[in-house]
Amino acid sequence: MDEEWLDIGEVAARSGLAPSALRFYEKRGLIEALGRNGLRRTYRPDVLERLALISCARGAGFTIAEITRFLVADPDDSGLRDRMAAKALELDLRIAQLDRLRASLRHAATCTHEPLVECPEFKRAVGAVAAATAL
Amino acid sequence: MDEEWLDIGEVAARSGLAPSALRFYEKRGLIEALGRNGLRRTYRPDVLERLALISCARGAGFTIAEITRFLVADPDDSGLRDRMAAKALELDLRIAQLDRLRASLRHAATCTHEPLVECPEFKRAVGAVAAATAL
DNA sequence: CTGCGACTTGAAGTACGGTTCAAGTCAAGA
DNA sequence: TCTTGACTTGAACCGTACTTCAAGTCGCAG
Repeated sequence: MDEEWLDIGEVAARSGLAPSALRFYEKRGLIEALGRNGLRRTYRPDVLERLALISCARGAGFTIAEITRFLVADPDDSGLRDRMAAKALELDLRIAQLDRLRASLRHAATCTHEPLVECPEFKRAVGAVAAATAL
Repeated sequence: MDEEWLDIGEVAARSGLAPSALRFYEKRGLIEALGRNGLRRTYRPDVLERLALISCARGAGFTIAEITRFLVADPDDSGLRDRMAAKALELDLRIAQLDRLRASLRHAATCTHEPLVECPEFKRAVGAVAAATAL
């Protein structure tokens, strides 16, 4: 143990991803294998960090293609930081939107209007979310 | 004009949704037509409110099936508010996660590490997001 | 009354992000 | 040595959310 590589099964177990997902990511250029142990892919241990980054970005709504663009960027890709800054701005909007939606849900969860969809406060809140979405 | 119903084309134009999307929503039980004008569906004007609600929920990551469950609930469905409160809690987690991700992106956009993925601060931030995701 | 154009239908297609399948291969343990 | 079990492959399939297609139908302007 304590080898300088991890078997795909090991990576799958530690990352919580299925081997099929790892192969899928490889096909998409998100990760690459170090080599093979027989037929089995082996990975450098730091692939786990990369997978954490990928999962985190996926969870935030980035597509595989977007993540690939971030990860395979040339070190001298001056556009990378710009794209990240742009993504941060997108997140600002998204977070604000979710905040409003959460407020609507919280009101809905406690208000006593029947039916809920007729609650004026709820309708107002939904209207605010919708108006912001349209922009 | 000023009729008590809207043609599907009118609804599509005002809601920003394609007629095909409206038919799709109808099939899924999200909306229903008032009647027909010839072959064409007609809707009550308040369908626009409902569509705003749907778009807003979709934007927040709710699936069609989830939205249906909220919209077709019996007025006396005591579980509705509970589900909404649960969704609000889900949103809490999601928002917190996006906040962390945004912080990572903001750091990334301004830090000068090359390559970025090796930046210790960035790695730390990604690790924090990943740790939170795992929960 | 005729033609245009926007709708109608069900079925098939698209994009995304994978999973599942059948058949085969390999390393390691008994 | 032989079996076992986890991997290998490409291809097919899945669910979500729609769009597009072909063929048909209708209201309305001219």
